[in-house]
Amino acid sequence: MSKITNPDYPGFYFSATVIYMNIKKVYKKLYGYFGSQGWWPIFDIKIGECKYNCSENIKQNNKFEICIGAILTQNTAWKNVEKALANLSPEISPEKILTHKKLEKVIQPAGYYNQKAKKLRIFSKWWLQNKKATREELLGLWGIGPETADSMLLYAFNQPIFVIDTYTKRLCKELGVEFKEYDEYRKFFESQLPPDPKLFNEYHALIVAWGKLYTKDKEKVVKIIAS
DNA sequence: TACCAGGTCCTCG
DNA sequence: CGAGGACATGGT
Repeated sequence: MSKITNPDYPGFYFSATVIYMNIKKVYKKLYGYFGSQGWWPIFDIKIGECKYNCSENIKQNNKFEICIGAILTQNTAWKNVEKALANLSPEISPEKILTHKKLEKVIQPAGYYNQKAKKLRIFSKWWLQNKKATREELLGLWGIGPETADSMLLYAFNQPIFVIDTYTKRLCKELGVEFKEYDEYRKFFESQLPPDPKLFNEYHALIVAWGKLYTKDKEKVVKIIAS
């Protein structure tokens, strides 16, 4: 595929398709098809599963849980994360994680439970030190890579950081845009959108919705983003 | 039965 | 660096 430049976006290379279809239009198409996704889901003890469309207040009060969820969902279906969160509830706190006698056992449904238990302990210890949540700080912790760090920054700390995952790269590929580095993808989106956490929140969630459909019906997902 | 899921780390050349 | 493998459960 031939790559061409767009003077509006110096440093980026686009296929001919993307020139006529910027990333805001893609957002509108995804939103039009899937609608609001209501992220981040917060575990609700009353119903025993995660609830979407939570108020900003509830999300504010559950920042730690959001971060824990971001770790638990690494290469793992959210349904399995919910089981782990249910086992951790009703109290999901750094103190509980650090003193839990059977952490590996209760998070087992989320997979990679040995590694993830270690990640949760390291993150909890860091949390209790009351450090400022910056990208550099988070990336410095063992077990937190770029996507997990960015998920925390966006969904827990409300910062305008665009989250890149495998689905996002797949979407880009469909649009004819490919980069090598994670940060190149991130800047590609951030450079074309206003730095609005709510927009980034919805966009990433919509890309996940699109990505989930991709494996089931590739023909359909291509049509959704086509002009 | 294989393959995939809201990745990350480690090792080896 | 960069490719390749390990980590692990549950759904389709």
